[in-house]
Amino acid sequence: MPELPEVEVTRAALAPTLAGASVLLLRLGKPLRWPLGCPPQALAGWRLGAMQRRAKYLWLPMAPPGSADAVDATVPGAGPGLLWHLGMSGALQIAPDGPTGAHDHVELHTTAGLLRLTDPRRFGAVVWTDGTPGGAVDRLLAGLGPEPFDAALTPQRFHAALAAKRTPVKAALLAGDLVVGAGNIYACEALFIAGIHPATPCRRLGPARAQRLLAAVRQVLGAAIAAGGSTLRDYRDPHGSAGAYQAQRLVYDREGLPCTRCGTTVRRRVMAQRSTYFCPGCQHG
DNA sequence: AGTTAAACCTGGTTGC
DNA sequence: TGCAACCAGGTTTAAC
Repeated sequence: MPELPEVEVTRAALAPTLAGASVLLLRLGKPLRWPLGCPPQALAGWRLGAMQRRAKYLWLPMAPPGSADAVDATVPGAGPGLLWHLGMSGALQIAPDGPTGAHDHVELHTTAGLLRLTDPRRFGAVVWTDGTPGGAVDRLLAGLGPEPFDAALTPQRFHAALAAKRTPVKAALLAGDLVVGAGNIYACEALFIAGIHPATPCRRLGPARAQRLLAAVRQVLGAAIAAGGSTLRDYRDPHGSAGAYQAQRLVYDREGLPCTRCGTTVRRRVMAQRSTYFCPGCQHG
């Protein structure tokens, strides 16, 4: 479900609320994708810093009870904290006090309110680390590609990364090796905007098309963040609102409809195990 | 080494 | 109406 834009919208809404608060109680429901990694009661009294994002992960830096100093905004995984992932159907909300729902599998009671992770499919996770290198959090963060809005990711570097791969470009985008953040919706959209056929082998993309693809990824992710993300089904921002970007989709879920650019019928093909929507008329291999 | 399938889980929609 | 089959925003792990 949530791709980078939805995760970023969630982060932006939660960070100001949670920063400076303290943990009162952590309650777990049904098991999620990965175990928490510590006894939930061990987190009582820990203080929270400003939530950050890396790829589709959220990082909540924490500090032990005691000191009154502000919690350092550590690089994700570098100090103590909780790493969150929304999986396919997860949403985080600061909930008003109310009954725990059937799909509320993590409830972090804090001095700033109750943070709930609602995740029907339970592909999401919350993982604790004390900051010791080599743990579960480190392993999850290791090997992630560059952030899409990192200035260090130049068109030249992006092209060089493409040139080293022979997989279909759609699969490479989903894998996050070239750039993180684009999931199935935004990978389809970015390839459409760039006019590139999703089955094109990465190495076939020259400097000009590489530059166009990187710009398209940035454009679609940026526009989706500005629109509050996409809500196909489950996604809600921390205020409970749905995203609006799905109304701006150009190809995703438009199988059989005319291409918004050239009128050719949009097709759907399963690639990298995911439904891939593209226009055979104006996306070239 | 690099690419592809299977697995995790629930619920909504589609088709017979 | 009932039920089976298929589909869904992600990522790890095991298998060719």
